[in-house]
Amino acid sequence: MNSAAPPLNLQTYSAMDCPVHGLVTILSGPWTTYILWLLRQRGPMRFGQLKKQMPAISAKVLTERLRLLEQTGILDRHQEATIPPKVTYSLTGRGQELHGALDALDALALKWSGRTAWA
Amino acid sequence: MNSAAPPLNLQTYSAMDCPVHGLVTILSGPWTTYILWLLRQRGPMRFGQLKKQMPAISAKVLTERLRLLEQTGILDRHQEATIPPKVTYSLTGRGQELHGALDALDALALKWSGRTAWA
DNA sequence: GAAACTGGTTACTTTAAGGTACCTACTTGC
DNA sequence: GCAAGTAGGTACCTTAAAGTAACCAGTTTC
Repeated sequence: MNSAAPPLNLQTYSAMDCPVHGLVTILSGPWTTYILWLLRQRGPMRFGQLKKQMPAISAKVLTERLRLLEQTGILDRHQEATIPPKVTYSLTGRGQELHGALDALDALALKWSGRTAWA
Repeated sequence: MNSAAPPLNLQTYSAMDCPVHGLVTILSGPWTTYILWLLRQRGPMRFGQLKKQMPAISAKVLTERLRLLEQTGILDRHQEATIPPKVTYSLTGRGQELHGALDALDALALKWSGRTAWA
């Protein structure tokens, strides 16, 4: 993070001089932290399983979120060579690392909201 | 963070069941981490000073970001009873706490981007 | 031959967010 | 009397993001 003004749109996050902004921007996409939470709680999940947990999201947006997380190395996408296709998403090592930092934010969020820690 | 699906728009972050999502969503607004970084580096700043550091942002959006950060208790807004008005923004205790967690994300972002830590 | 399955893709429409230009308040200086 | 100062507010326009509906591939089942 330096004094250069950060770029404004999501597509340039990888080129910007402020890596934390890029990472935060990735994480803030609607549903992203929820996807990460689900995969942490339940382990690897298929596209359809994720979709069922989030009926209010369109398949198009879910695909975009998953692709972004895959491209940034936070999720792993594994497709079996079957018809119909069978794709499983799981957290990478980076995804696991990320949870340490997210837990810190989560702890602050919970502390500030006056809630007890979630089980 | 529980299994309930998080709401989608920024305005409901305070009501959602996933506090970390709300916090991350707040932080991801364009320029937000930059504002926080500026205030941390330089101490309290006036609206016009902030604006000068970010010529590409409109006064309208800067105002919205600052208001949001004030409403969530991350920034303090102090207005002197003068004409013309003189408003100074500064980090609250929460804002200071937040930087611990942001530093963890920053460290991950830098590690992943293969960059040396910023001075 | 049609339906179902899965994980998408795509063109078009709708909605949300941001930008722009103008405006506000009151005091001071000229 | 007008301009300047500061920190905004607001209506309207533009742009970006999301939603929708139809579609795709190939195999299996009936």
